[in-house]
Amino acid sequence: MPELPEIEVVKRSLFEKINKAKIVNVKINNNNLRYKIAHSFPSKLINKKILKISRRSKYLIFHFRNKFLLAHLGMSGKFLVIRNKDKKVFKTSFYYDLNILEKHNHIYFILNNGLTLIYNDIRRFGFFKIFENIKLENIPHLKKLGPEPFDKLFSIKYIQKFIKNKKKNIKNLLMDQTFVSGLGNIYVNEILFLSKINPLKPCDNLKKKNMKDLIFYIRKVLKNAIYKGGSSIKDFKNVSGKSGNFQQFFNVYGQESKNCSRISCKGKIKKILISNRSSFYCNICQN
DNA sequence: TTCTTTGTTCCGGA
DNA sequence: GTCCGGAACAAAGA
Repeated sequence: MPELPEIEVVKRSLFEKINKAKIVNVKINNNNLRYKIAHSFPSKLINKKILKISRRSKYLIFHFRNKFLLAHLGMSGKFLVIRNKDKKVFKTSFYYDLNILEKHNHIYFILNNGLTLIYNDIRRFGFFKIFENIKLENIPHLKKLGPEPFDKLFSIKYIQKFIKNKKKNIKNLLMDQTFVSGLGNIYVNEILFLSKINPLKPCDNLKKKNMKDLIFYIRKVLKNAIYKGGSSIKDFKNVSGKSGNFQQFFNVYGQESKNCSRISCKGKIKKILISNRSSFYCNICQN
């Protein structure tokens, strides 16, 4: 769920609350995330000041002197910021309403500004990794990523070159983080709808017009989602615990058997599986 | 009980 | 060696 816009919203939210704060303690409740959290994890962060928080694709990067903390939210990771003194906050209806359970709080970062950053993750597909004495661009996870969608490098020429000798369908191409980074299943469905491209279309069949549309709508959809405060499905929250509301604006995702939202189109939204992921498209305007 | 779900990585087959 | 797609990872709601 957390795709590029959600991570961007989280980044901005975290920046406001905890940038320049110093970590005074790290408490690990459950080290069994996607990658096991090493015993040395807290000691590497305690007494370190957060100099900057940035995003690359779906990754968040906390910058410290001589080191980076790389964070990925997986499918269901969330950051929450609470006041240090609010110990019983998870027993309040406020948090029940948000569907956040204290038992899924895996890491607490206690800060020197009176706030605590909590990492909560139901499915534990998220991960944290510390990289020391390395350039940001040499972090392996980031190195293999394709261009950011908003980057000038993501161009028609780039697409033409990338898809040479490729056979995969356009849906899987857009999901491929080495092609363009930051898209996930939800936005890819929306982007293909707006571009009027069938998700199963082989990518070596793309016309120049298709590529132009894709670049345009990728940027438009992502920008719009960031503007709306992070879309996403039911369990996305920004760090204030406020739910994004972009989900109301989906044209195809989760809209199976509804009428196509294009006024001039008499099509219906179909659902199929592509590489075991749900894919939604209009049977007429995405023929 | 079974199926589905947002992402990434690993592995086998072509 | 490259490309591609399925499986696995975990938990919860329908």
